[in-house]
Amino acid sequence: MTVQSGRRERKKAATRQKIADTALRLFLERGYDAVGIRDVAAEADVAVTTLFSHFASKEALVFEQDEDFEQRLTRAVTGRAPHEPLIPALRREVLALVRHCTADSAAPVWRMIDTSPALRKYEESVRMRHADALATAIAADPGPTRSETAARAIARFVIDAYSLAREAADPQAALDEIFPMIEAAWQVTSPSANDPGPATVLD
Amino acid sequence: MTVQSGRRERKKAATRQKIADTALRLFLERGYDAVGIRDVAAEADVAVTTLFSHFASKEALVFEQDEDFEQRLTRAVTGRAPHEPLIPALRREVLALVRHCTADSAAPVWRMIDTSPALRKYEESVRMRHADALATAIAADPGPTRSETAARAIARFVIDAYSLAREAADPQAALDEIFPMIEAAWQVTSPSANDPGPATVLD
DNA sequence: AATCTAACACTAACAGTTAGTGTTTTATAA
DNA sequence: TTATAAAACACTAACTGTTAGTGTTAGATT
Repeated sequence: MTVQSGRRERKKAATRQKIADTALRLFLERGYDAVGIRDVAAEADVAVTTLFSHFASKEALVFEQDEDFEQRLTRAVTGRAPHEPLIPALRREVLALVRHCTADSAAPVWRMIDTSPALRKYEESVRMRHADALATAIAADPGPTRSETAARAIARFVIDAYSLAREAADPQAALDEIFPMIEAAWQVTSPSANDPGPATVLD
Repeated sequence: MTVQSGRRERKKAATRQKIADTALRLFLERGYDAVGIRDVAAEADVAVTTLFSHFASKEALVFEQDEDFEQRLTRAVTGRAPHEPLIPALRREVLALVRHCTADSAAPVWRMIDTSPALRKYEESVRMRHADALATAIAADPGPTRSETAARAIARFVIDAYSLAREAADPQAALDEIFPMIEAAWQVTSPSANDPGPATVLD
């Protein structure tokens, strides 16, 4: 099994992209519920089974790039500058992600998501996956070690911040309010939390 | 339209309960995925459409009492003793709820939920509803007023605590770790948070 | 050139869910 | 009591997302 020489992979990626593009276009034109899987498959000129070999579900057609999202989050932790504090790094990345979602170009898609119960539900499960991945990254972070429970809790809080900010009228203001809360929660898990001296802000 | 004199309501509740009991029994006997809606309806001796007039979905059959859950949470806020601090009251209730879920009698049901993707996903959306209800209760709480954003964030954190504790090997220990984090996050939203003096613990 | 594999296609079906329609039961008004 | 309205229930038939089973084709490997 050597490396694939490309054409096959390119064709596969092209088919996948064509399906995703077609789906999104139809969903935005006629509404998510009004478009059936068979419509998407026909318009993309593939069989229904082919569609499902590229996407696990109808909802997954809309969240095509959620792996990017997850990678950006975990890399904000694992790839940050040495000794850079964790929470501010996450804050920066979450802000960037929220800006990305609330940009004008993405607005119609998110309006569609917010008005479809099926899509909202699906997004919640996607967020859970992201929270788990983030928790793993945080737990593996060097420096003063916190418990796994603390890591998982902070990861959820960060995902909550993203979710609340995305829905807020003023995302930046929401983050400005929530992230100090997260910072305080994080400080309290510090190994030196029992130290009566001034709180350390080193991470 | 006067008050219903009972018989009709009792019959309706009985039908609903019979459906729920039958469903849970079959699910536990044969596995959630192996039991179809038509099986449940037949065994409960009702029509499929009747089943769906009592429950919105197959998953809802399993989360029959989720409104109780929501009420207990919101009442832990709205019905607590005057001047009782918010977070400890929530901690007590969450601990009771987690104990309830992890009790031996409920264990098989939760094992079923944890192993079925469809049920896990559904539970996530139920938790979101609970978080929203809790946020409303917190926002309406008298005393030092916090912003709506802060209320929503704390509500999510509390639901996260419940969820993480329920899955943890030692639920009590998990709550002992997470609730101080929530308390710290809550303190930071206090109107006197900018006060350089000692932190108030009054609510 | 021979061959192996992965992507794709097609049919048919299954499972959850709903629309449409009609029947029975219950509560209340006359 | 009887008449009437409303709610619960039943039945059929369909729609929609999803999958199993089975080939077929195009690309990669030898």
